[in-house]
Amino acid sequence: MATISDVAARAGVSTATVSRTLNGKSTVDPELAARVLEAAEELGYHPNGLARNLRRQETAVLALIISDVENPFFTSIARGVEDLAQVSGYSVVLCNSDENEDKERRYLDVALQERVAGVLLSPTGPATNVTRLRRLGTPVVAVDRPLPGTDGDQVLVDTRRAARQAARHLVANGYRQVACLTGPSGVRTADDRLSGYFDAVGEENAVYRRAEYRAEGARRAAGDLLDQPTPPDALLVANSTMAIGVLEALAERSLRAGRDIGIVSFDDAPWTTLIDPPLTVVAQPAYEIGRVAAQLLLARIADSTREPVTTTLDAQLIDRQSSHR
Amino acid sequence: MATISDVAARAGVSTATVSRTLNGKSTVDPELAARVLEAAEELGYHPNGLARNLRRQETAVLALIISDVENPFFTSIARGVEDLAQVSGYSVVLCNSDENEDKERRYLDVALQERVAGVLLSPTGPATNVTRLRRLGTPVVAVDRPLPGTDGDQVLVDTRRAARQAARHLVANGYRQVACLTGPSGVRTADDRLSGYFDAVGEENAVYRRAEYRAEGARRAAGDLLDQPTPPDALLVANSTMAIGVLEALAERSLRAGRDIGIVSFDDAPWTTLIDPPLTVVAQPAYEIGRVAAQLLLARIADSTREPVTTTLDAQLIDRQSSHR
DNA sequence: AAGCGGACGGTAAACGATTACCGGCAAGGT
DNA sequence: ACCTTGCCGGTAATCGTTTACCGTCCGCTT
Repeated sequence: MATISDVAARAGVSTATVSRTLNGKSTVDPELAARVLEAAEELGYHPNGLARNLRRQETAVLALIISDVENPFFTSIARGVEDLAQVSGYSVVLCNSDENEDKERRYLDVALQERVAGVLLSPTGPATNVTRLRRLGTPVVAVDRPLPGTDGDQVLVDTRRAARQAARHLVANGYRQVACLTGPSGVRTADDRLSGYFDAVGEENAVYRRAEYRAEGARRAAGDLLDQPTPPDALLVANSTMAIGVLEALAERSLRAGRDIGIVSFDDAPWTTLIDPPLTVVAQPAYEIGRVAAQLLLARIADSTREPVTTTLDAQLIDRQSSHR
Repeated sequence: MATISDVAARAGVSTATVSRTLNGKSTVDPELAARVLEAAEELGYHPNGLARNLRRQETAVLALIISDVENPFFTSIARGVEDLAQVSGYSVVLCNSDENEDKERRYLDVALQERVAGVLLSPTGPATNVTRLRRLGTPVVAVDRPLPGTDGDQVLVDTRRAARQAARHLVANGYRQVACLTGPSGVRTADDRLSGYFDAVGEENAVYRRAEYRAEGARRAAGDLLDQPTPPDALLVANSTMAIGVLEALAERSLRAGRDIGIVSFDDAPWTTLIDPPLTVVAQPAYEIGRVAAQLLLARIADSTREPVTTTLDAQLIDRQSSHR
């Protein structure tokens, strides 16, 4: 592979001139510049980003570490981040922590070692540790879930309020026993949604199960709930991948959403209007979360001294049929 | 941030000894090693990956460039790649080309400049160009779609055969006028699926539309087809995001899948069993594609002289209700 | 004509690791 | 006792850039 000195030699100039020509920082004689460009072209020269970054002490790459690439909520965030980063000349690499602390730590290490310009992180749990990154000066912004014990930038959703509202909606529609299906303990969104549910029904009346934020676990947990002697007549489900499991559990028991059992789920996945009855959901502004988070990150990269900002966005209940008898 | 010389100074040894201790290539005096480890610990030392990679001329990072993060087919591939790469100590960064040549080129440039160890690519179209990457010696394996005009490693699905089989399935089930909804011209999978459809119905009887591999375009295209004076009575749909649009178009017209219009779609998305009637699909082994592709890539990284391999996997028709009257 | 300033391009020093090479020392063989 | 061998650890080169610094040259002013 051609290096900058090869280009310099071929063009009969110094490496400094090549660098200056290619980066356009300083003006160079048009004639020399032309020779450089031609030489670079002929040799198929492409700067070595490693060397460049090493020297410049920076990379135009943002890392986005999410906990589930198969969850449309997170991929929407990814789109938002990407669209915004793109226009500022940053590339985004997506890392899938799979809701797994080890994987998450590994990707944080990669981010650290590769000296990315910034990290957007949806922490898997309370053990998530970004102090090493912080110490190096790499900005980190928390997305969707707060970062335990730090006061950095973050973009969150008022998910507790949304859960409360959703549970009340079910109660208002005449369901007597609203149960809740939420994610693992320690995952902040899961805990918050459960709290919101408690707010609405009162902790003493609460019936709930926890499961992985996945279809399979939710299917079993919902089944367990439905097979109780006095099963709930409505379910608040904490995300759309879980909702898939819940709907499977209903189908297995020939129960119909709405009439037999009221359902509200978080996350407005693309398929929610296709099922019968259409699913009432709490739509989170995922794309917007991504955009705002990227904005915050870029702002902090530009000025590391600014005050940390917490942006809380609102979720919106979209009332369809699965929450009506 | 602490560098290797800081550690060396603190431990009272040379940088070479620090490096040797930390990388374990060569044996060092246990006493020195202990001092090094302690110093590294105290300083919170983390090697600078940029410098390391620059020197070693390699990175333990694979790039996976896909055309749509919001398509479950691609995210399943991503999981497959990741699970395999993980055990060999590689990290995977996901890049979303968004079915857009410019973005794709940009990410290929990033991969080139960052000197990733290898690239997995699902080419957006015939213009995709990886010669620069190849010239540098970076292995590239094509995923899902072949790379125009090269003979590298690739992992494909016999999608033409699958489309043919799916179209014949509809015909066999008594549908008279099977139409096809496929992706943009130039996208190999879209073209192949159309060819398979031609194989089944004969080119002279073919009725088809092309649209973006997205819900919205598919909704319009399906609407257009359904509003013809003599509309088709069955539809072969080229992927699951398009299927969403198609099902929306049906709902708008109060048409019922199966009875009113037979539907078979590519890709077994998680929600396909939840709708009524459940969707007959052509299931592609996405996770497996990812695993195999990662295997091929790692094998080539280890030995660049091996013969290029093309692996073709089979898709499977899963017969549910949407293809029966 | 001398002095001065500005523009431009080359030299070489970083960036932070890995590693080839070499010198010193200890142990073992003759 | 001397030579050989081998192990270890330090010195310094190296990876491919960017950029501080400096010298040169040209043109303008007085």
